[in-house]
Amino acid sequence: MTSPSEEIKLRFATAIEFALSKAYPNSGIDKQQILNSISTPKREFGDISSSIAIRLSKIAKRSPKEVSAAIVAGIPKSGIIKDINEANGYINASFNEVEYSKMVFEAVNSLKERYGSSDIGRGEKVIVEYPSINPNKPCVVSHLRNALIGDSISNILGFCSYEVEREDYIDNLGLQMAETLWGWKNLSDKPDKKFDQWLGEQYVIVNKRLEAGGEEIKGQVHSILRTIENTDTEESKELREIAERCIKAQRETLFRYGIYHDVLIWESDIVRARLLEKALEIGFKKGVFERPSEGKYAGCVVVKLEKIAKFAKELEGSREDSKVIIRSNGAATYIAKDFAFHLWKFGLLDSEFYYREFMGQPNGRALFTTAPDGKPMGFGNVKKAVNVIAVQQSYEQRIIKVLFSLIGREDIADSLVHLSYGMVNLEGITLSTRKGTWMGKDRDYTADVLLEEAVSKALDATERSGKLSDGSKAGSVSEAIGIAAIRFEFLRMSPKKPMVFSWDSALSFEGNSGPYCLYSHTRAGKVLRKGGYVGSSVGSGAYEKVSRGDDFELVKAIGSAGEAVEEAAYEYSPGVIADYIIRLTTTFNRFYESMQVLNSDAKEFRMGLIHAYMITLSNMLALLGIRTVDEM
RNA sequence: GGGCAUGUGGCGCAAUUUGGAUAGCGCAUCUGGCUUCGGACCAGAUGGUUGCGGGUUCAAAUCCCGUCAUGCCCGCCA
Repeated sequence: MTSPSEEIKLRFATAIEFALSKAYPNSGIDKQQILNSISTPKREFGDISSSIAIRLSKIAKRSPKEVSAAIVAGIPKSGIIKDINEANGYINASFNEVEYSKMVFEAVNSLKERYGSSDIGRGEKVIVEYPSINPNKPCVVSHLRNALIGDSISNILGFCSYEVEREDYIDNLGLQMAETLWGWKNLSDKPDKKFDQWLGEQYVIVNKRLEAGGEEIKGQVHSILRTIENTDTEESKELREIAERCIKAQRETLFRYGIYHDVLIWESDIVRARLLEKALEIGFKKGVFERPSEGKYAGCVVVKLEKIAKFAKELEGSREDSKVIIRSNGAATYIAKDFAFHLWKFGLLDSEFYYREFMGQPNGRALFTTAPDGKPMGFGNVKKAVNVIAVQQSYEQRIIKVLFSLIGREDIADSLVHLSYGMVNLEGITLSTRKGTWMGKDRDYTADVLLEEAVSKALDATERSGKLSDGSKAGSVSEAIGIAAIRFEFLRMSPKKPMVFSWDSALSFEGNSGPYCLYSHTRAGKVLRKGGYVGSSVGSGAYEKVSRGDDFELVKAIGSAGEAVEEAAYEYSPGVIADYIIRLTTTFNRFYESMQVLNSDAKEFRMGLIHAYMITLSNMLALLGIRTVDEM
């Protein structure tokens, strides 16, 4: 069903279309153009507005004022839209506040925790990949940005009727892991803290050794690299154990933030499942890949960039003329593996992974993992894939898309979304897990430390306010507030924006912040409790008590939740939800200040309004992964 | 050499996809507001040639051309 704001927008557009077709039969303006012309005007102009007459004025060779007046005159007076008038060429109208309030309340009360949801996904299966942290380090703030975006966009797509599969890609091969294994074998330190933290510190030590001219070490690392590429060696088994231990430590952190997955896919299992051979077969059959017998790329498998350039102008002007898929020594490049993996995601390979349960999750759902000794399950085979990957990898992600176009699957290329997010840096320096800049002077830039800081600040604030009826709840309440602060801060801005991490803004509890939203929710709840609010139905007479003040502004804000959700899904941007939440919350706070509820003859209506507000707010916060609290 | 992203009051962001009325919000600064449902709040004020220069248009932060700055990418690394 359509949301209240979309419903009324549609009715407004239909009314205009009707009047327009009579006054200007040959205008050539269609319904979509009318819908695009509709916006929410400043309060004094009404509740809804269209600028279509201004656009039409040129075609009609009349002034905008004349055109809009003619359209207004032709709109039949009826129902939920009233007071239609002309101003400066705009067509402005007001809602019948009683009727619209009824429409909004009924939508909220019938849908409850589904209020604001949408059916645009039509049950299609989508796989979302995030955050793919290498299994040799802790989750630092840049990984956290990835993880939160991925988690939130999964929530949003799920709320839009997509069937979402949350997948995490584990890169347990490659140079980084070889270096980690070298450290494990050669450094004398033993794990004495959270394992991912410890392993990350070891990795930094190894890199310092290498940088200090460790030619001998470099040789040893490369020989390790060769042995782990073969997935059946002792080394690769040992490394997998280390990696699993690290992943489990990382999960502790992610779970605390409320970030969950359905399946882990290990790079070593991609190799084992021989996806690559089948991907190459497809590539050669479609004439996409070539194997030059001479020249610079002799012995490699390549794709000519001139082919790619046909689909992606931005890849022109490269310094090379080919992209290597398989190296001359037979080893696959990252692009090869990723292409093969994506063929699997879209169900184009008949190869199957084997899975087993990896661990339980606090949300009650098991986390599965690919594993050599597992059994087949139904992961993958999706209609759409969203990859939350840093902007630095745009070039490679673009090539993967183009490879799909080259094998004649433009449809898949269109369904493969690189949700790129900007770098997270520290003031003045880049955040590097290799160089160890994530280890700060007085505190590390890890997700663990950040959460500790946020929770302890929340605990201070909670104790100062002294509002908790039961002091033993301080811990869980502070946890929720801390998570809200961090999640809101990381999600409120567009993913593309580069972000400079600062403790001050990450721990902001005022203004545009998570705690501000939670605070608003607790105040609302308190009013209902004091007022003895029980049911969710509002007597039809009570709607007559709605005024033209901040109460109706709140009704309108609640009514447009669904629009925000669809826009967020369409743009892959949780920030749209954060923006909406701020608008909703601010509107409520104004209502709360300006209108009494319990000592008012409009008590029934206003309590119903607050109830609808709380449902809407908590639904929207849930999309950002923020849960509400009763007191704080 | 080529490509991509970003550029909006002192600071952090929104609005750019689909051009519309006075460019919104927060922080900071200044002024008010709790004997009344929770002050992590609200009201008001100060602060903007939307990087710069052209163009299109009745109308440009938004579209087009040029240009500057910052960051990232263009590897038989991942």
